[in-house]
Amino acid sequence: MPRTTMEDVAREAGVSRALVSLAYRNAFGVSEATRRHILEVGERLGYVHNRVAAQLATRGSSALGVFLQDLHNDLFAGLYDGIREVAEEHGRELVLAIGSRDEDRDAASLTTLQGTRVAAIVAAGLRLPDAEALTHSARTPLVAVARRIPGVDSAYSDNLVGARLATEHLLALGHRDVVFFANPPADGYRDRGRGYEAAMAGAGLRPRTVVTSYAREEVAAEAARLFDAVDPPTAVFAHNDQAALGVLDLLHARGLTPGADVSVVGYDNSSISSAPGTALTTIDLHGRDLGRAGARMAIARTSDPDAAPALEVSDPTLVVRRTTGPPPR
Amino acid sequence: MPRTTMEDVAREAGVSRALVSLAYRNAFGVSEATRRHILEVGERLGYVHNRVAAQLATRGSSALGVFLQDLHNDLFAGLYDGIREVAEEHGRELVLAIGSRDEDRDAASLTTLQGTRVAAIVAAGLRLPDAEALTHSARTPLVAVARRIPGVDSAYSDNLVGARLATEHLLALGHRDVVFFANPPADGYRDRGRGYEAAMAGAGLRPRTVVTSYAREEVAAEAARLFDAVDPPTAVFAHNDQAALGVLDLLHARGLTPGADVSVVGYDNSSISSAPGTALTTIDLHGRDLGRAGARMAIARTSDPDAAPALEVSDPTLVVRRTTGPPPR
DNA sequence: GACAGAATCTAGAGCGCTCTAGATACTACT
DNA sequence: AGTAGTATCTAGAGCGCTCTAGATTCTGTC
Repeated sequence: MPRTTMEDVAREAGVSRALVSLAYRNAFGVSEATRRHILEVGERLGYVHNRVAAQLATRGSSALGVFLQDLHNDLFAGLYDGIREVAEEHGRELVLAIGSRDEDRDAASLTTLQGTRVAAIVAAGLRLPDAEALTHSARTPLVAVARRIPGVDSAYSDNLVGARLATEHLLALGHRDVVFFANPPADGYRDRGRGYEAAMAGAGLRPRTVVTSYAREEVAAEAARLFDAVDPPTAVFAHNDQAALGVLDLLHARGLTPGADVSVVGYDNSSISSAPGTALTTIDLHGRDLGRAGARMAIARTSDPDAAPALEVSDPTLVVRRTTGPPPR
Repeated sequence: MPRTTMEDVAREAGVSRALVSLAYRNAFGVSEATRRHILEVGERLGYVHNRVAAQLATRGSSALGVFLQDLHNDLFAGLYDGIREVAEEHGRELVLAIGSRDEDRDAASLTTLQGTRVAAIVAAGLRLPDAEALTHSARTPLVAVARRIPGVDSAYSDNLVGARLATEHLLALGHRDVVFFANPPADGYRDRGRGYEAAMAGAGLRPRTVVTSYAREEVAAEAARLFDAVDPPTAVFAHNDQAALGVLDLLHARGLTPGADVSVVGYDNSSISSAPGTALTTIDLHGRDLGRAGARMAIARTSDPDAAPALEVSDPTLVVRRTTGPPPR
């Protein structure tokens, strides 16, 4: 079917195409009466303003691209909230790309966003190697959120501080044997392990690390191995909430009470950690604020492409719920 | 900065613009050697294929628009998984729009998607009135997912069946006084209440409905009022998991044990309902399958715009966890 | 070596808009 | 009435691509 174009509206309304264009962008220089008339004719003809053509004519848009790694993790929902708020305050549209299971496709997602000629990209949870991210940022300004990429604008929460906070909370409760459940090794997410090790070393204790997968079931299996061994720990610090849930699953299965028999701390303060009956002690990295910072940096970057890479670091906070308590005697 | 265009690549590679175009779309009719050469020159010049211009030239894309109501509700993450799977199988790209708090903006989101000239829109959790949705579907094919809109392609789960399943589960356990926590009245989401009422009537029992808000805290407050009254029920069926969590929050605060003192059933089987310690009995509407069905219908619609509106109804299933049990004596 | 047919490549129009530069209509003055 | 100044409107070029139709080169065959 032949789509209604601006030309059609112009002809029907008895004005020039340029004027219709102005009317639809409610720009100055169109009398109120004419604007109303034009919009009404447009409505009648079922005209929808074609942003593809508009973008081509303006050589790229002012929109921001947003990359979110995983919709199942509601940390990203929080980050998105922040990004959207700032975008709205500045009248910027958003174009989204979602990461897939396959991390290698993150690069393709970025290229797609660049292909839509967004002004800048805010990427939350990008799994690309630093160097590759840097290459991409040369084409379209890139802001890394919730991760630090050297040479690229980054808004992140200090994982060193968070991990320390979590570990020291457990130590203060009297735990001596705290095991860290680490994520699979990947760029940019090592600081949680380092913070844990620093805190343990500071207390003169020997760190113990278990490397786990991302899947909750597999984490539970790891935990089973750990708690069936001769020297089960009294506390576990997990690199994120999802992993902590895996540990809790195992404790439940074993009939152990979190916070009494074994203490568990997660990381992210995702909504699931506040579930009644779960009440996971965790680290909140204030996703919404992080998102806001990232969007602000992206917008700043569009007006000053050559400024030095900016950095915004924030401190996470400890959220104490019911999965932590003194060790049993 | 002047962007690198296809023209630039063509000149540098010593070929025509048209050939570069063919190479970038890896179409037939380009020799392997030339294609490689062109792509390599493009890479060197930092060229990114401009899909905006490409789309204009092809008069609209084959991409599917996707509307998701709320990123914080991981039901939508499941729907999206299904949509994406099918889109990938058919080589379709996706353009996303996310609903905002303000439901009135759903219409604007649809218009934006239409403006990008997607081939069709898959809308999950649209809050628009039926009539308005119908108007939109006249401009760009629309598929409603997880909701039924008369006259519009719809892929949905039968809420009547689900609500019946939930209620009958409670009745089978021996409950006589089951209260329904309804969502705020809105188009298209009434069947859960109807299913509940039907099941109660079938057992010769009087239905009791409490209308609640969407916020978990407010639901908890409603629940407080209910359980502080003279005749607290022995079971609650909530219109969705979020509301069920509100009820569980209140039970926790009152020191009541879900599944023993009071039974609770939710709806959606969102990930939070499986949290250890929460273990909410709920209704699973198989979001991924629903998403798949929606995407399939959208693609079918693009090849046959004038077929009668299609309908795909699936039956939800009951997931029994630990918040339901026989009533206390 | 000539020729048909396939493989590979190119010129140029056109997608639907925005933008620049300028035309025209309308005021309010002198 | 004449004119400057403002408000409103228009013509036409151009954004960077794809597509159609046709040109050119490369095969293999007799």
